[in-house]
Amino acid sequence: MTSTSRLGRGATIYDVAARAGVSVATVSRVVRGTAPVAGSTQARVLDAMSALRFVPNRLGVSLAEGRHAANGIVFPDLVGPYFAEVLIGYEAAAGELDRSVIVMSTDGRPAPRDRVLALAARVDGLVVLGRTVDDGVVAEVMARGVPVVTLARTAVSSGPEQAAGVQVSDSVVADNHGRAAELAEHLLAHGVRDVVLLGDPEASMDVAERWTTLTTALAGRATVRPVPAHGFDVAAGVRGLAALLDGGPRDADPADQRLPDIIVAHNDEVALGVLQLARQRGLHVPRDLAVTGWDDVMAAEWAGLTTVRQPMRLLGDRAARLLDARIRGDEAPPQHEVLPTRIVQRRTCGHHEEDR
Amino acid sequence: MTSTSRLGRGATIYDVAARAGVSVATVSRVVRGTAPVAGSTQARVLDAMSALRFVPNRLGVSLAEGRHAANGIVFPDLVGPYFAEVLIGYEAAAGELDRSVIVMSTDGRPAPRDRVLALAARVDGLVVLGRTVDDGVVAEVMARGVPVVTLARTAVSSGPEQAAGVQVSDSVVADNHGRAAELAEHLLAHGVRDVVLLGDPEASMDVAERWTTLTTALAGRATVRPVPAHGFDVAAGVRGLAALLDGGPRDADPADQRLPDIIVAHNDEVALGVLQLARQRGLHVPRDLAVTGWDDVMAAEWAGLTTVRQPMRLLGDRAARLLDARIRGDEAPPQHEVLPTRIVQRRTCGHHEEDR
DNA sequence: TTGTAGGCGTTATCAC
DNA sequence: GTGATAACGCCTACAA
Repeated sequence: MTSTSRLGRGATIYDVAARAGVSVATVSRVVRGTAPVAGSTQARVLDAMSALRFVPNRLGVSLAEGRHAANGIVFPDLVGPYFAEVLIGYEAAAGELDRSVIVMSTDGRPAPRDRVLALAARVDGLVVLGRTVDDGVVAEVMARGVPVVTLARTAVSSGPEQAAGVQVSDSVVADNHGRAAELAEHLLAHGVRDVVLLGDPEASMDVAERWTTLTTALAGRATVRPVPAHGFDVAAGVRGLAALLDGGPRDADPADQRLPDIIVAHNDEVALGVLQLARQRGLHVPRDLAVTGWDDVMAAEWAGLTTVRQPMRLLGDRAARLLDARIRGDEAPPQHEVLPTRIVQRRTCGHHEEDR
Repeated sequence: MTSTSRLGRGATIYDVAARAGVSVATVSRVVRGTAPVAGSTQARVLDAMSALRFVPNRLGVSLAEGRHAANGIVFPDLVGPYFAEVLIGYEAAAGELDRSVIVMSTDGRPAPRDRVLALAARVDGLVVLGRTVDDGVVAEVMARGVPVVTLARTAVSSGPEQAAGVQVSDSVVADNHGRAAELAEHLLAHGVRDVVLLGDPEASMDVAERWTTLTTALAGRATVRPVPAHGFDVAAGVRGLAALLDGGPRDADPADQRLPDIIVAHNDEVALGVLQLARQRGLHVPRDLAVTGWDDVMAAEWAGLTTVRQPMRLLGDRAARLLDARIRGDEAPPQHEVLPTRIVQRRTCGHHEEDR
């Protein structure tokens, strides 16, 4: 074990200055191109820089500049294509805007609050996805002067409405209402009369929005039963259908156990789990049971799953750009973007005339 | 537009000290618990801290501590489940070790070299995946004293073998050789005699290793034709099979156009592309054409694709821990870990006796 | 065109 | 127990 207190072993601006026989100010000037430098001096400095393999230490630069040149993004978890795609869009835009991206997941970690606050202390701005931490934490981050963009989550205020200096976060969400309403009509057209909503609206604003709209849209035209699913993976879907087929708690209302016409799952993975178990149990989809998901992950195509596609990369991209504007001092009123979504019709929602 | 030069609007340790009527040294002591402080003083300081919502600025802390408390990870691109899973494992381990994670993709960006070097200037260590940048850049990072772990990539030396003070990176890779050899035997057992390797060994050490082993293992027992595929997505697979079916360049050897017994694709997405086009062209898999992939992504199960599973999260986890050890001064000889993989047999590689 | 020096926020070593 | 104060690496008025 050695322990050096120096950051790395890299050369500092002083080393370069000494070697080139100039002052650190001059070195800084040629590095940043911030003021004219005589040709010959510049050459000497450049020589010294490459000889010493000098690269400015970001800590020094940031401290002096008063900015981290880094953004954070906090995920509830990182599992599944959804988050990966959002991250791709975010990282690409941030890179273009010359900012590093620090990712963090709160999934199953102790003290998410402290972690998020610590992250906020090392970035110029933060994107918060879904239900990662509660509003209080987000408000605290904002109160510290760190701009926040919420993604797939309702905007957050840094304090009570009426107080002065209250900030409201920007937000970027996918259109849940529009697609849920459209999906409701589509299902009704399929003759569906008994609908199970399998998901966890508590865990996700997206899901809550979809369930609300679906329930409203189907009201009076179909029975709607919300069935809780815990988790967003395939296993959660398997458990969900199993509970429905094998009965829930001992004293469950028998009506709750009958097989619905359709299971609307809160995402594709859960829907795939339903399909998996349905197949094992010999249920034919969509004849015996129709199924839909949400997200349009790659496996959905292979499973013939009807679902809703969200512009995942664009969500990340927009969040990065809104954040960048705030960091640069934009004081426009809070932006709330709703990105378009669309239904991808496949086989699991029922028979279509034009089926190939 | 406003422009504040201060980092955020947060209170500094001086503000807290002033308010509590103590010195910054004392505040630092209570924040870090690094030396005894009288109960009453401590209380005053804590009061001041919470009144001011004080959180130490990471930049100041890092500069003084001489460490960034952050690790970097550089991906060639972020597309697909493989990288997402690796990132999950990496972030989880890094979080546990109390380090932030800065992600970067070099995909299609200008000046990847500069970006990687800039990243290296803001982290304590770096994980480099696959073919993100060439060895020279990696060597340069190491020469700056920033430890590197290569992932899915051969270890890199910071300089010529014989030179003094040369560092060699640690590396973590999945077992390609073992599984490629096993796959070869499995395919031969299926009676395969004409094999196409569809992929881009230039673009990935993993692919190169697999192709080498497969070629060797099949030598004399089957014909092996490497066919170039550019890209790692479904579209690349479609293009690959199309080229094979419709003929390559005008003057191609007719032998190169005949349909092989099997297409071994360099990853699942490419294999899925092959399956997609095969289905469209009315080819039955595996009767007319067998197919295998690599990675075992979620869609592979639904497509019935035979493939090889890698412990993706573990790859990330191990890389994070090896890196942490180096950062903490571990001077053991370079570690080169090979993580186990396994074949997942499904329907596309041919008929199995025990098919359900 | 170039150099000097103070500041960015925190830690830790000395004295007291 | 506490308080000055010198780092840490860099930037940028202000002078020269």
